[in-house]
Amino acid sequence: MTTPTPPADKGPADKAPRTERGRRTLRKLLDAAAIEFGERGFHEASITGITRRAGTALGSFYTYFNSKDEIFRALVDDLSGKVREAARSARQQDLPALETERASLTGFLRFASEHKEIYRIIDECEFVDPDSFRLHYRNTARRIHERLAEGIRKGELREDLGEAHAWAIMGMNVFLGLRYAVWSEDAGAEEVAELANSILREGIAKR
Amino acid sequence: MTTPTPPADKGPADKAPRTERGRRTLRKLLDAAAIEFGERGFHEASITGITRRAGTALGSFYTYFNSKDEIFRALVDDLSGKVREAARSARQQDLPALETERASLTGFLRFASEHKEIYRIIDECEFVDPDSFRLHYRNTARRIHERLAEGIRKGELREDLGEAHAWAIMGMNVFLGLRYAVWSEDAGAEEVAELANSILREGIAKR
Amino acid sequence: MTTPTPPADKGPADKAPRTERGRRTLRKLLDAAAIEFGERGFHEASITGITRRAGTALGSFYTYFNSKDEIFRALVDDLSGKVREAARSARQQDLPALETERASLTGFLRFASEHKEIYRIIDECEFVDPDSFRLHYRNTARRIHERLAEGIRKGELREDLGEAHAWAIMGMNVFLGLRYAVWSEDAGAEEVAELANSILREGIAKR
Amino acid sequence: MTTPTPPADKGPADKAPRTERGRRTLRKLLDAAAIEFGERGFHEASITGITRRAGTALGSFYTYFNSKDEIFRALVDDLSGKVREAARSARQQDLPALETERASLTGFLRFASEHKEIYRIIDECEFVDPDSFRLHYRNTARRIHERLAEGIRKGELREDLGEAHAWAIMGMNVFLGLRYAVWSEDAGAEEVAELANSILREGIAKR
DNA sequence: AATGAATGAGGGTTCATTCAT
DNA sequence: TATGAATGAACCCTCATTCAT
Repeated sequence: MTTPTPPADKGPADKAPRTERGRRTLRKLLDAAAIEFGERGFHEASITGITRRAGTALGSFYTYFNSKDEIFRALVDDLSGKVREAARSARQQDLPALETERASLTGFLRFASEHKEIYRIIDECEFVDPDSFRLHYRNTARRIHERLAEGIRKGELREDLGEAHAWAIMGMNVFLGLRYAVWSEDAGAEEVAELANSILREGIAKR
Repeated sequence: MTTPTPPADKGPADKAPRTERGRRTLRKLLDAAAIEFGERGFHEASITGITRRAGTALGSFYTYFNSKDEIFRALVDDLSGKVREAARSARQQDLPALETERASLTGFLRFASEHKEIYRIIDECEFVDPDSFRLHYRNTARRIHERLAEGIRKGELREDLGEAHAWAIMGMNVFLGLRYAVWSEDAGAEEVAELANSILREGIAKR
Repeated sequence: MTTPTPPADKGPADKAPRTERGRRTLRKLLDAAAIEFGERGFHEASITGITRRAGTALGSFYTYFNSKDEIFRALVDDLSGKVREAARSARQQDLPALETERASLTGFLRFASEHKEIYRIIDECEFVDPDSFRLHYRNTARRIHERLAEGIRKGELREDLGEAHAWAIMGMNVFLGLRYAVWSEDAGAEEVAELANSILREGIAKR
Repeated sequence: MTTPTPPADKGPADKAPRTERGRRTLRKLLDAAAIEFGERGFHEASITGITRRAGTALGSFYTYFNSKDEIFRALVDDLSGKVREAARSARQQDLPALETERASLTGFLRFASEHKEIYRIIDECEFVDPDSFRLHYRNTARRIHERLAEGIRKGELREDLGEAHAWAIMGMNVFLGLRYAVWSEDAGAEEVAELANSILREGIAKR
């Protein structure tokens, strides 16, 4: 997660850096791009803005990326992977199914608090590279779905849960993250996660 | 909802049409803009594209709108209102709280199936006019929150439900709409709504 | 020959001017382009240079042409037609075959004297649009070939003349034009044409 | 003709290679440049393309040449000399004047068949280094002119032949080479040369 | 009101050349 | 000598907006 994501190795020009200095420059560009795209959005962002933030010359950008689109896609990949990692590393082995969901959401909320740009970047992906956009959410839903299936196998969850329930849970998580991690200063990750977890445990009806 | 939404009356120039002919041109422009923005997104869309679809001259656009942003905002207003209407008109008076939620979601899913462009337009709003974007979701969450409060008052819902639960429900609804109304051909609005409703009724744990 | 050559009417955007003012601007751009390309060559020429010479705004260029390539091709077409016209209009009906060649060359040399840019533009065409380049010379050779065939039919020329002889004659004409019409100030079109004609009449051997 | 053509020794930096290894690199660069310029033309060609073909690092280029122009000029020099050599070596001592011309053309056609890039490179020279371009053709015409003068001295050619006749002959040769050596696969050098020679012997009129 | 030509700021991209290692 | 990263000027093209008719 800390190694720079290089552009795809295939293609006419291999832009992978060959020296340590090159690796540093590539990393500076990716970090600067995350800020630039996050603050201004894809279309308002400019290569000039990226290189200015990175402290490199304009031309250096094209030493490592072939186009504005390419670095954007690289960034989405990067972030998509980081989100997955954040949720995964917050979980522990052999937790009950519902606790696994709670831990995943907590991890995600914490990550979103520290990477508020992620929403803007992934959302704008819908317009820049729709395939990556769909892929990101399909993969996220798939992972939730797999966890639900595991919970069913262990006899902890309703047996009729399917892909759609995974999408519903993902939607809850994403919007809670938007509202309480990105649009709010105070994190309160645990409280928000508990609240969502209570819905999953018992619904919203009075008992 | 079928009368053309005129631009705000304030500002340097009042652009409200004064003749019947003018009203027709304004309506043509708004309809064309919905298609253009829906298909290409805000930044890829062009004024030329709008006027070409509307069958008017480029210059005529500025007879009715002061800028590309302005017509976009007018459109978001229009659609935001239509979404609210779609959910509201699907409900009936004096339904139990959980049935009210089910009906709202069904109405929303049906609307989204027929207006697939709505996601693109409202999502892109985040980049074009963030205030409208936040306003749209805050208002939607507020309406859900009000319904939850009513359910609590009637003794049907858990008493600890608050704004955050409203956001969680909205997230579920939005993502189910994206996945099953916009990205799928078959509607199945009732089935999807029932599935979401079952989570609200009893959660996902095995009983 | 005096009406502006509009870009091809087909294609996504029809750029033909619809008003008289537009027609004047298109003509100004074509004339300016002939000078700019003639003086600087295709690659050194800039759209900015063309519009500056034409006295229009940069953007106006793209009102009438889709690209630098397109106006270049339009210009080559224009010039190719003008060359043909210059040679044709210098001839008269029912001249003996050799006199027809002499008159064609005279007309060509006079034209080249007044349009010295033509060599640079057509030569550079080899690199910008090779197809047009070949077409220009193939067509020119074909016309010479047809005249030779006519001379044979009239019993005035050797019966073994073919396409290759047409290319040889074209080569003579082109290089004499380069040397004595473009690289020299004094025209002397008749003298040069007579000298070339003497080769065609009797060869270069002593009799 | 096989020793690398070093850049002019004058100038700020003397770039002549000092080691055997350096000499090999210089030769690789020149050969690569001939291919790159021939295939892509001067402006489309890139230093990167040259060094990639040569298998050297980009920076090594500037160890041997000061600029893109310089290597291009070196190449034109090289090719101009090769053309001269090809025509000269095809001739023999004490041939009749007309046979000398025939042999020169045959040699040139054969050379052009094997070095089709020569036309592109020399033609583009008009735009890159007009002086070299003019020099090349002036020198070629001068050599033909000298041969004509020798033919006159020997009493074999018309006494009024001058520089212009040399240009006419050069034009024939160049265009026949373009059409039948570069644009055709089959050489047929002798046939083409005979056909041109027949024009020089007797013209094109019927006898 | 309608038309469509005119305007020009702005940004992505290329690539010859320089430089540090 | 060789390497390849760094530099930045230059240029094509887009398109929202203005303007003259």
